[in-house]
Amino acid sequence: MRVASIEGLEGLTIGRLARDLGMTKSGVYAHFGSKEQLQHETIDAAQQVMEREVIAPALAAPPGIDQLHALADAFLSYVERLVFPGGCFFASLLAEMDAREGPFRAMAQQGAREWLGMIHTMVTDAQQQGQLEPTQEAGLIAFQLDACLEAANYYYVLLDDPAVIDNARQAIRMLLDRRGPNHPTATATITSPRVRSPGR
Amino acid sequence: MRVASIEGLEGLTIGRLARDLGMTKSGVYAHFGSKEQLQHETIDAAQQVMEREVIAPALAAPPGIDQLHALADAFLSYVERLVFPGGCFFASLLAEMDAREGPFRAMAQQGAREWLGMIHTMVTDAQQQGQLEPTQEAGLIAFQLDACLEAANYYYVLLDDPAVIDNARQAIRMLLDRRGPNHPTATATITSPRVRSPGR
DNA sequence: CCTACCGATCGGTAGG
DNA sequence: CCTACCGATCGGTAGG
Repeated sequence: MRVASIEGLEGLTIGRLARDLGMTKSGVYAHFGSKEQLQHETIDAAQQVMEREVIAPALAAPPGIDQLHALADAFLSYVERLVFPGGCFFASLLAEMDAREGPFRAMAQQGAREWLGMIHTMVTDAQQQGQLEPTQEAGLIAFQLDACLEAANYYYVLLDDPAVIDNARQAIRMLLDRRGPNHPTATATITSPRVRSPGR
Repeated sequence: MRVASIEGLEGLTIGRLARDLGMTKSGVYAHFGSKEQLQHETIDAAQQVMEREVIAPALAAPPGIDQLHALADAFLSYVERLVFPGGCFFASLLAEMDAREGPFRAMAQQGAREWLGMIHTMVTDAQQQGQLEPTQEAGLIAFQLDACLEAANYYYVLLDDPAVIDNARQAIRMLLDRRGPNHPTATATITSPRVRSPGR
């Protein structure tokens, strides 16, 4: 996972892995049976990491605006802590595979659709609870939120500058501050047990 | 350029280029002297394409909000027309090189800083002309604009879905509609010779 | 721009 | 998990 997040999934070779592990190529090979299987299992393992580091913390928050904040916080923390040394594994996979053909492009497509779909659901939840502007299309809000997260990931890794993460945090706070009638900071509310500090 | 935008700059091999061109490896090699030189010249050529397709059309518009709209339109058109079959060459380069070491990472860093700096300048121009909310930090607005453009590029290529471009267009229109006192659609204005249609 | 070659590395196989 | 190997491809060189 670490090698692939830096060098790309194609740069993850059996020989390199063997050298890093102090094994022979054949020894590593025997565990996977093919390079494609190695790549496949690497993606599966990375998915588990991302679910543990990003998805689970988000779903631990109550549905609605809190969940969106929790998702953004968890993702940006996961990027900032360099859980993968090349930044978000799936952002790297997306960029590597977006214009190629084959099974990994299809997996990247499915991952992207699930990710965007999850954000979309959280946005509609927040809108239905009156915590987020209901007049705006949920897909557009989801696009904007995700765009900030993706940009933060790529530029943080490239520039090694924490200000990038701050920019994303601020931009997302602004997006989520376009509040509906029941926003936690707009009125004291019963539906949202946890009230966050208002920020800017 | 086309190969590198799809397979990555590292996937641009002399042998593959020779095959595509019907030449021998040595024949291609003689033109560049090293793989690194081939990669370097490929980046230079791609920079010229991007300046012709994106930068020049933006700078042709008058400084201020029009220039920001022109930049976003030119970039999204350049992505949508697949000027490079793998999407924006420098977005691909950034994602490939962001976590590696070496000269290409440094080039990607410089390219990113110049790109963000250009958008930043356009934002402050628009703010000084009263066309854009002056209370917001220009760097934050530039980050949001760029985030929409980058996300549009990656997801358009991955998902092959024109709705992605529409989302970016709408999101950018919203960002640029946070107008100052002199916004073209807010008041008839003398400073901006070209008045755009208001859109949504 | 070519032929002819180099050592290194690639994914993969045979056989243990 | 190993030794010993395969054909293909890598960047690069010698010499023309």
